[in-house]
Amino acid sequence: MGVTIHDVARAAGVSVASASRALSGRRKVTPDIAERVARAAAELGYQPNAVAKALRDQTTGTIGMIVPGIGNPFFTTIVEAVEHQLQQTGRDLLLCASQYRPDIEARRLDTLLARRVDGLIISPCDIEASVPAVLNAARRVPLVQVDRHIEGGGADWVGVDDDSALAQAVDHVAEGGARRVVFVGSRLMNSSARSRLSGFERAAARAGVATAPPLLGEFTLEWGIEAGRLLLGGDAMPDAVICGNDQIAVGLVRALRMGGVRVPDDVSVVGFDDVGHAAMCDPPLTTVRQPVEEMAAEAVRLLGQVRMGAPRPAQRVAIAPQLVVRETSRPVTAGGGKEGGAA
Amino acid sequence: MGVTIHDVARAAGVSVASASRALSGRRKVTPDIAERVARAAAELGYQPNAVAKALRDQTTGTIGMIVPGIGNPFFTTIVEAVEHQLQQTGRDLLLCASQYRPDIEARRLDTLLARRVDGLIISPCDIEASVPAVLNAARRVPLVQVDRHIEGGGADWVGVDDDSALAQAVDHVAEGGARRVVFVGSRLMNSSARSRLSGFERAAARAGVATAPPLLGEFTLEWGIEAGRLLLGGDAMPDAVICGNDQIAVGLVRALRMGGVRVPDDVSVVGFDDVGHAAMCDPPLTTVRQPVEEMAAEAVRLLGQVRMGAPRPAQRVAIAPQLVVRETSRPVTAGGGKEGGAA
DNA sequence: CAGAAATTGGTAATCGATTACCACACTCCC
DNA sequence: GGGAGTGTGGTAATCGATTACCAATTTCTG
Repeated sequence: MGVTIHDVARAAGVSVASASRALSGRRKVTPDIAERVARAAAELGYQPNAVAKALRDQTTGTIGMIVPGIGNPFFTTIVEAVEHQLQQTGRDLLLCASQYRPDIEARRLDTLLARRVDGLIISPCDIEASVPAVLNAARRVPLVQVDRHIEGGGADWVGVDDDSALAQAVDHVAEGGARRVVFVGSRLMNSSARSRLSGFERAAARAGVATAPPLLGEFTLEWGIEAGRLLLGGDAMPDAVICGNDQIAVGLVRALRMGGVRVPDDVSVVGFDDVGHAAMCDPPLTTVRQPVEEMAAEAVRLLGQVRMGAPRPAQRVAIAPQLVVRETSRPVTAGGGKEGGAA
Repeated sequence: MGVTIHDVARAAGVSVASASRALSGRRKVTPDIAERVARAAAELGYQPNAVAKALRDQTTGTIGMIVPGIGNPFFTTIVEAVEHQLQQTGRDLLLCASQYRPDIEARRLDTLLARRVDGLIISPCDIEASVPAVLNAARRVPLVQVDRHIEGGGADWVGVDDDSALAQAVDHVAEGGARRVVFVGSRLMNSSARSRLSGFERAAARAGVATAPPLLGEFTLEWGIEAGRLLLGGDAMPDAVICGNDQIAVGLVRALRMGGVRVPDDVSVVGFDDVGHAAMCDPPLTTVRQPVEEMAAEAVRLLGQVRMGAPRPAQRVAIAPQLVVRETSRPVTAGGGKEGGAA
């Protein structure tokens, strides 16, 4: 292990400068030298040392990414999309999972900074506890938040327009005849949980549908099942349930059905994210699609715009999502046993 | 950006050697110097440059990992487990996805080698096409294959004992009364597809159950659904179906049920992997659990054992899995409408 | 108290690739 | 033929942290 450019230069009978120039093509060399260097490199199996190059160039060609967990299909989709975007410009991804813990997240940020990544893409796990570490990192290197973000808007962010998303979801079930709608989401420790709930409340008020207190747990299938049981045990079943993500929705549908409630005939259910699974679960899920590929492209683009040392207001890019109507919500035209039309 | 150890040394009024020694503690310095250096480093917000350290030490503290795709929950589980293991020794993971394409896989291997990772963990996407790139990489750096592997056994491997796994699955359905069992897996382009099918055939022969030609497609939910339709359209429904992974099994169960076939009353279905989802799908899935955490630990351990330049026979570690009986297979005791007991 | 031994600080080399700068050779034109 | 201009090769500095080696000082011993 360890063929260096010196070895190549010696084998080709030229100086390291010529070898480097021949290989990179950044300055002209005589055809004779070019060929001897190329042959020597091939014969020795020379592979440039990216570590040395990074030290000299003060740029590593790597972007660090931190997400709460790669067990969550939404985050794996985002990670794939970002990786795909970076490949286009020949950069690599150094991926970390914070496991939903701010302390681990802070440690990972530190090691990524020590490794001198050229930029950071992060979905901070906690809207409050993640603030100092994220702000500190943003001072040292271009940083873009995706999906989740910290409070206060101190760093760039790309995500979905939750207000638009929830408005579409609420209007859709209202048009299907729902008069009483409940929101099932996550406890308010991250920005998505908060903005989706407030988006729901605004949309419900505007659409004139009645709401019940929201059910807040976690972004998991288990919580969806649990929430379904709570609904079954309550006194009045709502006409529709809007969920904070698809996993909750899938669990909820399963629990309701097992409790004898028909979906969508008795209750409409709408998810959020449109993870790959959503289209293929038992009744295909009506849900709000996150434009993941666009979000990733926008995040990478923003990363390239940041110039350290040039103060610039934090950018916030909210991309409008699209409702995907499948089979867990009642169609708009049919009254379906209740009076049709919305307020 | 860019406080170096020179800055710290100057601020503390000592030489860079003393600063380095004070910070690393690898040689004693007088308490006075130790304290001045510590204070200077803290005040300047000094963070050692891992790139420079890597160049000097000839070790990066990073392990590269390549899996076919992180959309597959089994691979994300493995990735998480490996990351967890590496954290214990303070190393980081450079993660890549080959997207099931040998050409992309080879490119990723190259860039990881250029970045001078200290080791590689890979699940090669193709049993044949991946051979040259994997073997070449194994010559330059410690390399361990996980789950999938290339043919010929030229590199270390850690995985599950497919023979034992399939024997447990076949014996289980046979004891539930199945006489005719069919295998639904993936086309034979990777090692898992091959060894699971051959494990199935050996187990079926030994248990004395009849088989039909296997149905081979992909390791996806979609193929599971498709295979279920094929089974519904065929002339004789088997008593049991053993699947190559959980996604196939989930799709299959759904298709069979939609076709009016009861699971497990009419047909037992067994999955493979025990991904998180398996326990929570509609009828919780009977499946073979891959000991992911042990596999990851073993892979990391093997990585540490390899000494480059010291030829050593390739290691192969097959860990025995465990059958997890849930509700898609008929219980052993009940005959369930057919004659009980196995051959 | 002289001399050996131990401790600790500093200077400079090292890792590998890139490139500023210099030097040399060659061409062109008056 | 000599001076300007152009093209190309080589030497050595650079990036930042570590450490071999040397030098200086202190401590210990007989």
